[in-house]
Amino acid sequence: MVSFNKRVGTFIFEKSIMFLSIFLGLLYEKYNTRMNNEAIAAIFKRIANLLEIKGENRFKVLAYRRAAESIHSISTDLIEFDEQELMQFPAIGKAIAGKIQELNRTGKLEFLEKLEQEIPPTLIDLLELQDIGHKKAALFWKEVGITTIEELEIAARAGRLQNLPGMGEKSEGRILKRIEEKKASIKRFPINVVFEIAKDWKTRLEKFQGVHRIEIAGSLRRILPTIGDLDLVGIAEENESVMDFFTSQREVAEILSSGTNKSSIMLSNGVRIQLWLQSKERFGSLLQFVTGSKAHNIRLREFALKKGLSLSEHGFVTKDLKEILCPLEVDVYATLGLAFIPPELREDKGEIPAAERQELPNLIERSNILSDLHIHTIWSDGSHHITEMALSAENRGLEAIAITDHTPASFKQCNHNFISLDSLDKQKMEIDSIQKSLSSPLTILKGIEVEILSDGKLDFPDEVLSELDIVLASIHTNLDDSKANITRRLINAIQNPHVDIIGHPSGREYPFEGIEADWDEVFKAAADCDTALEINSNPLHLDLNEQRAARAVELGAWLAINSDAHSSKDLDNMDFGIGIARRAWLEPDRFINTWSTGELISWLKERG
DNA sequence: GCCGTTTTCGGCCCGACTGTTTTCAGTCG
Repeated sequence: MVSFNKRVGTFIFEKSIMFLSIFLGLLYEKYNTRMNNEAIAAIFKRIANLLEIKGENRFKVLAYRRAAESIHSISTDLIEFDEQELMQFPAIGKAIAGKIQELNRTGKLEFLEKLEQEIPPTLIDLLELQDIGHKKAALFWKEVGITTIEELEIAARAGRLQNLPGMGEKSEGRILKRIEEKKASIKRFPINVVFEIAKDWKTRLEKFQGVHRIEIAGSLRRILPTIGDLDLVGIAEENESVMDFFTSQREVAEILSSGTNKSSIMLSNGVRIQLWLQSKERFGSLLQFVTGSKAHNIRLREFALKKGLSLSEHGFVTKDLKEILCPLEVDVYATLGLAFIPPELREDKGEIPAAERQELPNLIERSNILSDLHIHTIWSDGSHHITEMALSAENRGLEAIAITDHTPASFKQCNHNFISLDSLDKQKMEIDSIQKSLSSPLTILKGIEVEILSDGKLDFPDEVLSELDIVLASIHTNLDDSKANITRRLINAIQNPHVDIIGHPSGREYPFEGIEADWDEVFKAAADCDTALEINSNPLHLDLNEQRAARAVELGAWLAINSDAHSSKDLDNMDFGIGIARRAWLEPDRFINTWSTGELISWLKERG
């Protein structure tokens, strides 16, 4: 009997493996018919890491890294371009263009395959540990034969690392600590999580005696969708006491470093905070430096060198060693003859040459936004009544809002509450009554967030949609549909004359990065049909992302930035969406919710 | 390997902090 059970068990195991293989094969076919830009960028990043461990010329490493970053920010599929066209993109020269073409042609790269035979690719994982760079990784591999994090842990526990050159007991202990942290930690956090922590620490530090100023810098100031570290910069009378206060707060799990100018802590929830202090007359340089990005700072310093100036977080130094101090951030750019570059643009994507030509875009701002066209209430899964949402919108200076609750189909997969077809008339009556009772000129539009079904049809019939002021159509269900089907579903919705906006088009919900579609086709259809596409400001969505938003506008589509608020506080999420639009270099004129209510309503009516 | 207001070769950002050293290399931002 035991033997029979064992045989049955083995049989089931073997069959499971067989089906798993078939499944993985199908997955591969479904998603890997050709290389997307993200995959190509990852390959060049991988090459950079391997070359660095190998000890290759650091500028060659930098070239691959810059190419990876450049490719990451390109929204059009690279497969569309020939070698000459590829070389027009920044950081892509003849060699890398050739490699991109080989990847597109064969799905493989001989150069990488050879490199991976020389250097164990699992060494790259070691670089993800804080405090381990390429030199240490190479040392552990060459001297101890370590190729994985697991082997590193075993060696550290056995004390086999502390006698290596440059290593000691402390470094060995630190490595074990970093391995433990990696096992437990989430590396990046959604922007809103870090934003709340930042506000709290800013207030706390500003109240401390002798602190004159604390500002949020780093990737949070540049409005990246996810944040690794929180950077704070400040001015204080006496740095040491502030740093002591900073590193001795009760949530501090570990002091990563502590100095008079810079300290770094890890909170018990895994968030790392760095505090930088500087004198008042040098504060502008520090704020500029800590805001980053790294790539922007390197470019800016190279630009400064060409003008005979060495730039650091302390200010400028001329060739004859005279200092130029910058109390304000704007002074840094002005000294170089540049227009002030808003933080969201500082990614080394051409912002420095544009600032030199005084041709930076006139970026969209909060004050341009007059309406919020995606709001939920207790009629579906929101937590506040229509009245509460209307009053909160009024307090924020909005001129119009759209109430857009979920339809039943989204409930099936997402467990949302929903508004039924029968309830829709009751909701309309409630809106009419609230509208009459409002003392301000706020307009409440009757809307819906209608689900785009698997076959591309909508969850409510056309005659129902035609009687609403505004219709937002979104995908929440069957997100694992094929790329071709997703594209078809989105375009079907776009072409429906009653649909005004496509909500969070890619279905991104952190950490899920969203569905694949033929975005150029989707954007062209949206432009043809005058259907707007949303930049959803919910910090877990932030969808469209910056690359796609920029591409959609390039292809002529209208956009709308909406909060997707499920509570009155969520209306403030709008700032995150505006940040994404600014990161995409977008100006107010392509956003339908910068229009006056009158203009908006006539646009909606014209569309039917 | 890329790039050009020093343009087809020679240069490619700069400083704080740590842990190891005994003046500095490695890592990070």
